[in-house]
Parts: sequence; structure tokens; C-alpha cells
Amino acid sequence: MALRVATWNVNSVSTRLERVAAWLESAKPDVVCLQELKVSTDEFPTAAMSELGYESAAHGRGRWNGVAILSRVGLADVVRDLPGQPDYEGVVEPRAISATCGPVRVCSVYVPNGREVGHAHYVYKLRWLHALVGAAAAEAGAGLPFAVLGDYNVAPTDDDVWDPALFVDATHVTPQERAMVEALREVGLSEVMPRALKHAWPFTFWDYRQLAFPKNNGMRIDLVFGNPGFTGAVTDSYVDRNERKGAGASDHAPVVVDLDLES
DNA sequence: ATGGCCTGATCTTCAGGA
Repeated sequence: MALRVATWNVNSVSTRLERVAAWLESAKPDVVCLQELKVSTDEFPTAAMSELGYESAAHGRGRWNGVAILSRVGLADVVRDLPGQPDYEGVVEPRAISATCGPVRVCSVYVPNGREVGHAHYVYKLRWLHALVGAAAAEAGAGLPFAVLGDYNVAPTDDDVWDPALFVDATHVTPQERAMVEALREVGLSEVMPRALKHAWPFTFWDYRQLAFPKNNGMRIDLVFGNPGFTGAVTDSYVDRNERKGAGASDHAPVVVDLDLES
């Protein structure tokens, strides 16, 4: 069966609801991982998603963070948080949710930003990524096609930032962060590399400031890592940069993955 | 065509984003 899976950091699901709804209707994904909901679980627009044909499972706690999974091919075995997920200042933040959607299992993640190298939030980010590697290791061999999709807040290579010279000693590019992403490969996952709809490289994020989008000053930090059952079924993948255009856009664009699965 | 920040709460000012 053909299956379209996507991930999108929407930067407030409330503010973005009209655009998300329009995109669901035009792109017609079967499974969508959302990040940065910025609402609590009970404020998630479950009814609106249902009207669009999607079951949803959300995990949010108000102003910051928040993740969800939408599916129109079934939604079962929902797990919130990661095993061993670290807290920040005493709070285990809503940054991960997993579910089985028809033939695939997906994990929607919003990795901590890190703020500055050496900051407590940066240490937290590395610990969080370590927990993600552990969770991915457990899921990768569980049998189903499986993928971790979301805002990793890490640019895997220097090609994934518009100007590496501007990122010296910055978060998102440090060897420590990149090593944690590489560790996903060591536990049996590999990356689904999307194509760009325009320009040479498939950036997924462009800052709101300083005309970053029209100048294509972007970063590729929204990533998809899957086990062989998932990546082996991929027929296409692209970043839908059109969603970064116009009024009321998120600063991230959706990443779309098309699969052709046996069942 | 894109467009010189945006979002939500502590709410007219700020933290956080990356």
C-alpha cells in the first residue's frame, strides 16, 4: 500500500490551524508528526482534525513544546515520552510521542534547542538525544517499519546550514550533537534524505528574521531516521518549502516521505 | 513571489526560538 508520512514543526497549532488544515487537504498525508504545538493536550484541536479525517494523539503542556501524531490509517499503542527521558529543571517536557499507524510505527520528536554550548539546556539536549537513541534501538528491531520524525535541532553536516562560518561554536552543529545523531545509525536506523523543491539543498527551517527565507538562509534540522523496513519502502521524499511562504507561515516547512509497503 | 520576527503569557514587555 502507498503511505504518505510527514513531519512538521508548526510553531503553535492554534495559530497555524488554518494552514495546517489546508495543507492536510492538499498534500493528503496519511500520517503526520507535529511539533511545537504550544497547547496543552486538552487544548489540541482534536475535533478539527477529526473533521479533516484524522485521528490524533497529542502530548502538550501549554506554552512551550508539545508533540502530536495525526493518522487516517489507524492510531494505536500511543506512548508519551521516551524511556529514561531526562527532565529540565524538574520537568519532563512533552517532546516525544509514539504510535502505530496502520503498517508503520512512528515517533514524533521535538529535541531541545540547547540555547548555547555549555548551557544547562545544551547538556540537557545531549542527554535527551541519548535517551532518543536508546528508545530508537528498542523500536528499530521490534518488527514494524519504524521511523523517528521531527525537529532534531541538529544540522547533521555543514551542508545543512546556509553558512557554516556563522555557526562556529554554535549549537546545532557541534561534534557532540552530530555524534548523537550518528548514533542512531549505529542502532540500525538510516536517514531518509529529502529532495528540495527549489535551490540546491533541502533546508527545512528559515528564521523569521532578516529575510532568511527569500535569501534561502536556511537549516536542515527536521529529519527522518528509519529502520530498514521503513527506509526500504521509501519511493520519494521532499521538503514542501511552499508552506514556508506567505502570511502566517511556520518557520519550518513540512518534510514528506512516500512509502510503498507490502501490507 | 517569497519579504526587514513570531508566539503566548508573566500581557504594552519578555523569554525562547535556532
